[in-house]
Amino acid sequence: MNSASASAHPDTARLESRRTRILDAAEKLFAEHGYDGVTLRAIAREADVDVALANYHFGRKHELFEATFMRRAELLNRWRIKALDEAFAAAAPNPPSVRAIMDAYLYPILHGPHITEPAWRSYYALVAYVNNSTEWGGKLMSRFFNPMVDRFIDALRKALPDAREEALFWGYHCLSGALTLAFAQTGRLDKLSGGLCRSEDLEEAYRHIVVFVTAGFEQLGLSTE
Amino acid sequence: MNSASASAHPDTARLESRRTRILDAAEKLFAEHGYDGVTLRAIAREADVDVALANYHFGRKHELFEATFMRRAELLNRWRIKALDEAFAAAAPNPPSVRAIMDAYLYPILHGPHITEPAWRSYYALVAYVNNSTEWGGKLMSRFFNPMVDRFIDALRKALPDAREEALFWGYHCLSGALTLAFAQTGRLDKLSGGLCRSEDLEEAYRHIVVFVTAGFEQLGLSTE
DNA sequence: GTCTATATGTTGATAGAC
DNA sequence: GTCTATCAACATATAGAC
Repeated sequence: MNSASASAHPDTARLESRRTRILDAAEKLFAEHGYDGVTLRAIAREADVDVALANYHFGRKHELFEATFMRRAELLNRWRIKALDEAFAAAAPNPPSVRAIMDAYLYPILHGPHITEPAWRSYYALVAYVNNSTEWGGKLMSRFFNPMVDRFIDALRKALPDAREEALFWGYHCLSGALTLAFAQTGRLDKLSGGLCRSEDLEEAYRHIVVFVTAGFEQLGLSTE
Repeated sequence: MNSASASAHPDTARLESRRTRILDAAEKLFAEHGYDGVTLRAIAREADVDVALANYHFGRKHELFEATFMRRAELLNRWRIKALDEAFAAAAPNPPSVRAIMDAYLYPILHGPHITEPAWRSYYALVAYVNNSTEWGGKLMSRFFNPMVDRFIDALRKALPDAREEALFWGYHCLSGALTLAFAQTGRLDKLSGGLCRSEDLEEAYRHIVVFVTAGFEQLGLSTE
């Protein structure tokens, strides 16, 4: 037999295949056009399944949207928490440096084989859309990412003992804004720089953002008033 | 007479009033729900005018969207260019400091009586939506803001003579991301900080962002490789 | 699990009266 | 400039056959 996974559980395999194809299509289209810019028909067409299937597997449209957003969020959280744990282990008994914390936050997601995959690029653009959306930002970002971010804020609190509490949160705000704008890959930087910079180059984004935000946090951490 | 402007040109005044009300309504609704999340009917209802009027005054839906985006963009550009010119005058014959350039970019738009007006808050949320949108970001932001940004990049080039060109553009990317996420006012920071920070507090956003991005640019400006 | 068929409402755009 | 009336296309959601 050629396909072991398909032959072992043919029905389950076909189910997963369709479900996954709907998620993949939703991810791509929601990232490109936002929640209201995409119809269930367009998703079904892109996934090459029937229109009614999206409803069967995911329920209402907004539930499909949240399922799409959630799918890779959990993976991102695992990558980052693992990197943060490693940074703590490497620096013990001291807390990790601001740079090490920023690396743990940025490197796992802006580096590696996944960043060239169109599906991941779509997902990142989706996160950019959600983070800056008045409708979704406060709700979805908080629900799926805040527990992970709490861990990073706590690490920064240890690395910057003189920092005011507000400074840590506003620093995170700057970090989040810079990162998610990179996720959006709008091509604006290409135009602004006359082709010198490419906003799709996430590795290059990493190299500059990590320097920028490390310096930003360290400066915020100095001010005790 | 009570209203000189209305009585002088009653027809013109009424025209302007309707046109403006359509723009105001479009601004509010596009900011809240994005381009595809708003119908012309909803805009007409909000503006208390007939549905056909939006088409008469602005043509197609996307032209109304662009008109909404453009209206205040020109004002923002004027404020910032004026502040940048003043920074150059104050520092002459030296170039202004990075901090002075960041102040010229941020202070005029995050400070002043306009930031408490709901209309301006809507407009800022609209800019956040556009900047992070794959569909609109590269086009609209570039068209309306890049000429102004070119002036700021040039000022930074003088303030940071050792900086690599790419660093200046990626630094601007970080600045733009941090600022427009503040524009979005999603309330996420409120949740993350347990109520300590309020993402609608643009003055407070200014105080932290200006410190953060000044340090970021100065650090990026040091690296010659 | 999958698809056909359909209910029920909304969309952007405009032609033509005033 | 403004409004009434209308069009053809499309939306989400689901009931029920297979």
